[in-house]
Amino acid sequence: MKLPKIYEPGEYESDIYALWEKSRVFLADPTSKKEHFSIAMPPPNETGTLSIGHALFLTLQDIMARYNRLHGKDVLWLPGTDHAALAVNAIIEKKLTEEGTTKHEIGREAFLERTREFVGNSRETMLGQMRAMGASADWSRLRYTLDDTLNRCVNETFVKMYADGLIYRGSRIVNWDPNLETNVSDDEVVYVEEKAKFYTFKYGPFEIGTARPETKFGDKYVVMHPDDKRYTKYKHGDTFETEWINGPITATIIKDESVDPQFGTGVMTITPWHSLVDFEIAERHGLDKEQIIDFHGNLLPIAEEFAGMPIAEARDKIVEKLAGKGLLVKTDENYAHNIAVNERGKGVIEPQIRLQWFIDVNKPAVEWKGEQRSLKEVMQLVIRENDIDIVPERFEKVYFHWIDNLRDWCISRQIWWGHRIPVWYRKDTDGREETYAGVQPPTDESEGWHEWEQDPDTLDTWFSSGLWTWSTLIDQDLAQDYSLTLDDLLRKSADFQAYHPTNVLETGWDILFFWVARMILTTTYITGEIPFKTTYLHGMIRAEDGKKMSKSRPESIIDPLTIIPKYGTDALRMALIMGVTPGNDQSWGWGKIEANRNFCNKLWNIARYIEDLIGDNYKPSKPEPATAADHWILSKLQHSTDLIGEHLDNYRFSEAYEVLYHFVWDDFADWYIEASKAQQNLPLLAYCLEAILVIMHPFAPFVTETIWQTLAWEGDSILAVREWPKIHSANVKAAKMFEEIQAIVTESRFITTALKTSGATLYYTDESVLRENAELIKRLARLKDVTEVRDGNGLYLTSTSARCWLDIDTETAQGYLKELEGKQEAQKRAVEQLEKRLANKAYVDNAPKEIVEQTNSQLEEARQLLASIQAEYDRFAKA
RNA sequence: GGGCGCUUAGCUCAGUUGGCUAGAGCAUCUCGUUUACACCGAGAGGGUCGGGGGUUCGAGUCCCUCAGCGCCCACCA
Repeated sequence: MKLPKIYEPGEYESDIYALWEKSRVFLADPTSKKEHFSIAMPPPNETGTLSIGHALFLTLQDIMARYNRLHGKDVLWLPGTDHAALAVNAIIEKKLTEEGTTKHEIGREAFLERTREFVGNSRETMLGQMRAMGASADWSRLRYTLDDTLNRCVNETFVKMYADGLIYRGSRIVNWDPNLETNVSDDEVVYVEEKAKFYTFKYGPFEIGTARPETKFGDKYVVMHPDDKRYTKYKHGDTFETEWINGPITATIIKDESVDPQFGTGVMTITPWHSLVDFEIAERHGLDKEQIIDFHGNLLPIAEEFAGMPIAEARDKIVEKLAGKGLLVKTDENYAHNIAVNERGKGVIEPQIRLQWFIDVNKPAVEWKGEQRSLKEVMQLVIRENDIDIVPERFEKVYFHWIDNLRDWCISRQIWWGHRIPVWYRKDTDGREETYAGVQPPTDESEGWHEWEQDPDTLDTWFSSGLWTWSTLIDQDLAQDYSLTLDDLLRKSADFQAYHPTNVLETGWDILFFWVARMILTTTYITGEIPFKTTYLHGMIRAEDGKKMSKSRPESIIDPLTIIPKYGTDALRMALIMGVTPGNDQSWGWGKIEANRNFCNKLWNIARYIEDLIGDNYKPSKPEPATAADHWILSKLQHSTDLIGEHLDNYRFSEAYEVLYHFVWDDFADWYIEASKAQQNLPLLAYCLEAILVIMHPFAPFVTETIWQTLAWEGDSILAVREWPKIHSANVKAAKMFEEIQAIVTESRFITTALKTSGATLYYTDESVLRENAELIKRLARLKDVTEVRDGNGLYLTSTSARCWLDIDTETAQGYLKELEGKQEAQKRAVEQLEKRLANKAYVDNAPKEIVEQTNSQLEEARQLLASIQAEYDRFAKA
């Protein structure tokens, strides 16, 4: 079959993917005797379409999956999608608003129905896109964070933690988002700097500052540092009467060390219901807490005339009122402070006290390596003791810093989309309440009790994502059998036994806390195992100008789906890993994608050339290296193959790619194929091509498989499951000889280009390198002839020890004098440098022997070279 | 306030434990229709590795310090 001149990826990619799926080569087999290798794919949020960031993680994980598959391992790359509770919920609510309705109007069931429809559509789109990226995932094992098995795992985990006292319910201050009407975890809060007015009010004998006068109605505690000299006359617990917003109040003095005497007047009033810091002060001293703002962001009846008003409206009016009473001291118009917003939907966070579910991270109720530990301790231990490696290592510090400051994790959310908390309540006729936490709903009905009602809240989406590595490996049929315990399920699930712990978790550093840490937390607790041995963190992809891609600048967003049809998936994949290191962000560059489209086309034409020579129905045979070039390319191929493997084993994707690129393009195409036009070895050309297709396959699966299928040397075999090549060793001396040839060719090209001459003849005397390779050198260097003479004249080649001359007349050669002079200068410097180094006794004494020896031989070579350059220069200078 | 990262060619970035004359892609310049490929080939130019100091026989690489940029965490009423 003939290959066309230009590789058009769009014509092959979907057929090739279909072929892989049909051939079932991505399916894992837990009963296989082969070594297992597993990766749990980070499930993308079902919010629409894949982004360039998804393309990056799919590429990195696919490289690992394919590379290990080519090494004969049984690979499981388990794909999935995430219900993304808060993100999806926000999208649906926005749509409802646009339609002029609300979730309350349509009700919980209708809301969930809508949401299911939306995520169903998103999922289908996204799965298609993941295939388009070439992801070699096992689609038969596709999982979803909201499917039945996962729901059971969520409930099992919750109930076990509840029984162990690790989950508790309590009234705590939480980050309340009045827009989405839910609380969010500390990690989901982002801070936005804003200019605001900062007011100073008279408060009894004190002056207090605030940017939020609307919270001040209930303020009846005035707090200062116990050591603040200005206020020694006031004692803790003293009270005083003062005029305040809605009339006279009694205030109490509280001394607390959390107050910064340097800030403002060093005195503040507190609003424990709406501030974490104030809440903690109130807790320490047993003070009253009162709610001022309701859950929709409006003032409560305590505000009297302001009751029912939204914050923004009330603020100015309250200030006006206080000013009218003469209590406003001053207003700073340019006060810069950070306001907390929900990163999903950007609602302004209003701290509120609410009854919520929490995970206790400090209770030593977890058995780990035979000791009782807290969740926090286990999370620290697995990294400290290297059970899990983080790549790059520096993120270990970031991780520890986060863990050290970890507070109890609030896991309940007031949104409807998600895993519902598996807790039920009922009351008896006297109003007593009973609580039941269970994997399944309670069934008993007792006399005198009302019916059980399930907690209306859902769980933080990361609670279920945290179970990802092991819950996805549980047998789905077994999971329906509630007579089995969770331990039974794990023990009886073949996938769990074969693939857990997983080998690598590959994800972005931005979800190190959200996800990586949470997986460690729940997995160690439930399974007693780590979730993965290594976690590789990639960086973010920024726009071409180095700034974040942002919806507010649509032109900054690079959409993989517009790139693939134009440049091909392989080009996109290689562009995404080229020159990129773990944990570092990269800027998008069109140059990279073009370079890699060209690279794919280069490979295509290499294959085309070889196929033209070989014809159809070629059967690979054992290659016999004959020429210097043959030995050289074999040794290069061997070296490159080893190096690529070594880099990939160590997660150095970019370096592996670079070795591949230069081997294929520079060594194989530019040198070996060109050389083969003079001295042809068809079996070896074919052998190299086959090896190249395999080692390039993890990076560029489509073009390599397309070529392999077109060549069809091995019938209908699939490249994706071939064996990583073990290259025959080559004769080192012969390979070295080719390097000598390269030196002669390169210098000849340099001289003829510099002198703008063509058709020169190369003379040599009694040199086997030249005699045996005359035709080759003639061709590569574009010479008229290469002939043996008794004594040559013309331009003597200086970069080789072989004695040869370019037949260039003296007049033309004069033009080369300047070049020679420069060469001579440079070479002199090189010699001097080496001499200096060897004259240094300390160097000779202290440096390793090999290094010194190496320097010696370098010096010898450099001197020889200098001598011949000098001789040549002198000869010309005289002429 | 605490921490992390970056600063290497015009641009975007590599450079594993310190050791050949510091590399790549893109861009630039010159030449080129030769049995694949102009999405190509041959050749060239371009860097005091952010500044300063130190350790070492030897520093882009290790240590200190300063400067600029980016990010994370905490958050002050």
